[in-house]
Amino acid sequence: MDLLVLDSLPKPLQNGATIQTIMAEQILFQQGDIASTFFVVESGQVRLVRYGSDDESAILEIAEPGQGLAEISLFSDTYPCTAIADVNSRVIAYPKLLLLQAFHDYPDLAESVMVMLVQKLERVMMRLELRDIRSAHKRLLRYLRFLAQPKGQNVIQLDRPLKDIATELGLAPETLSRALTRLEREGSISRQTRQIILHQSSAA
Amino acid sequence: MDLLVLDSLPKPLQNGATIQTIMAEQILFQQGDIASTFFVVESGQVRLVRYGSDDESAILEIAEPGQGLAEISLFSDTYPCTAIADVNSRVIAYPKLLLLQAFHDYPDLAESVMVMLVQKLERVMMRLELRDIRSAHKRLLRYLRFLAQPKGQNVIQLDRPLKDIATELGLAPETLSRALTRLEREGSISRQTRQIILHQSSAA
DNA sequence: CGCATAGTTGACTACGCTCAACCCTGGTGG
DNA sequence: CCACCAGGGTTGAGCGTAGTCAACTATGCG
Repeated sequence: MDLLVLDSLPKPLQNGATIQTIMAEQILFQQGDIASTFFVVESGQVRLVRYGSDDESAILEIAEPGQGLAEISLFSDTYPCTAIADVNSRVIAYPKLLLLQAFHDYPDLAESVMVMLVQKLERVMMRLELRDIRSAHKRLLRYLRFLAQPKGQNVIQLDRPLKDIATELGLAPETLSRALTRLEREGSISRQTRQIILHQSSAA
Repeated sequence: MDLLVLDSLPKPLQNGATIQTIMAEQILFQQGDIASTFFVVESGQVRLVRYGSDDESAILEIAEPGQGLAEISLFSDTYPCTAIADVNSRVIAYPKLLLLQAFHDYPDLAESVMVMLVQKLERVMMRLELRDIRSAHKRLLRYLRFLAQPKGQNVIQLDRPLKDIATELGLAPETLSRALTRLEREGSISRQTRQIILHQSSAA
């Protein structure tokens, strides 16, 4: 992406920003901590978890390379959630105050961050829109269309386990599996192993 | 809010920005239109609708005063959805290019917009988090806690019909009603007409 | 050659949706 | 002032569909 690449940063920020490596299951920051640093995933995968009052917990997001972590913390005193590495990962750490200051001096940087925010917003709204679709197979179909859209292609390569996709869609893995077979049976898609071909849209 | 108040805008933007009044059910912009203007709701209520390929439609959001409309359009060529007024409303219209330009010259403005984006992101992520809670009464309870949080109070005044809240929660009105009575029966809340008192948290 | 994990299939359960009737409030007009 | 009406809200009955638990298969890795 065009975002926050270390080399292209203004000097003062470059000096302040550091790269941290974190091991799988290691905690990067914890819900309630003072938010003095803003992180962007450089490689690996970090999950954000929120712990509720009564022992409940919710996975807010799985952040992949290029994604920021808890952007709310940019304008909030404390982190609203806990960040835990899923696998060994690397993150870029920006001192928050330095970053906010840099927005004033380097408008392009501010714009980069705005683009990042808007993209994340778009992604989250997509997920929210999907959740409004109750039936599993229709939800899945819409999701596949979303995936196909940017590429303009109707062949989709799934890079991650179906299990993960299921949780992103808010479905049980079994349900996702059945939804896939159903779409296949109805002729909306074909698939082999991890590749899905999207047929022309016809009402499900 | 501290956002984009007309009077406090830098001069060039003030000259370019205008206020538009729109009647109920009037369309402000349409999905696919060239996105040359960015709108912020000044008064009233505007809903954003996305139309899918097969006659399906989804309400993405109900924007209230202070909220921006389809911020994705800031960095996108076309609007990804249609904006329709729910009631007679007023919106502030910013020429997009002028606004983007102003970000470079007026860092505080850029920061205001970033705050707006982050707030919207927060709100959308809250809704998304809620959707991960399957059982209606637990979802409702979490929602009420969210509402109570900022005020620090545990008395909640519902300003809009339960029907609307139901759709925001992704529930049928009947289900919400039942969930309310259930929480009341279990002692988690008390309520009279449109006022809800949140009792101390105990696992549901 | 197993072992662990992902994926699939089956049977059962549970919970939210739908449809329908009913209550209750507020507003309007006779 | 009361009768009527409309809308939101509540309650009931039945259905559908996704979740859950379980067994089984397939795949990849040591």
